[in-house]
Amino acid sequence: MRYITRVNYWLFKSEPREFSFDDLLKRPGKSEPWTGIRNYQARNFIRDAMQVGDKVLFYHSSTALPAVVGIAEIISKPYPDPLQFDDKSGYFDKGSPTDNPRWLAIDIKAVKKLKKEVTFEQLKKEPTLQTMRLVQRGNRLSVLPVTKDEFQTIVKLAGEEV
DNA sequence: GCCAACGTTGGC
DNA sequence: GCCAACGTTGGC
Repeated sequence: MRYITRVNYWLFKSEPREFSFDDLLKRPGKSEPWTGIRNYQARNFIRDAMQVGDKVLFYHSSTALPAVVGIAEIISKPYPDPLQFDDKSGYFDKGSPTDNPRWLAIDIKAVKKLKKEVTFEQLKKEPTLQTMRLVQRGNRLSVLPVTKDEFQTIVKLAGEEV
């Protein structure tokens, strides 16, 4: 049987005061369940496209200098986000049926911290990144698809080997 | 803290 | 199913 893998590329936003890339590096196995996604478009990306081995740009938002700061990788298949059933969680969703959960999570693992952060400002200035969803108007999704070219451009801007 | 963008909610 | 009100996101 032939085994075809197609790596996808993503950008995950996180507010560093809540959870930073350094926090991820400190986790056992440098991994963390990515829970709390409560947007249907983002949920659909997880459900329909994310797979083990996909690469993730880890982005710090709502901070003095928003920037891509690290690379991570998806290490699990999608699974029901447990927080939707936890009535003590801020992510509790009483409307989510247990037999057909509304919200999904995946696990990510840190691959490496970038030598240099790539700031939002840099991304906006980079001609080849003008079509990137992140730099376009009014984008509020916390999980975004990125093309392979965009991913590699950003890695280069960070002073890393591609 | 401001405010534009935009998703969600709920009355009708 | 329309649409105003409301809430959230996130750069600035």
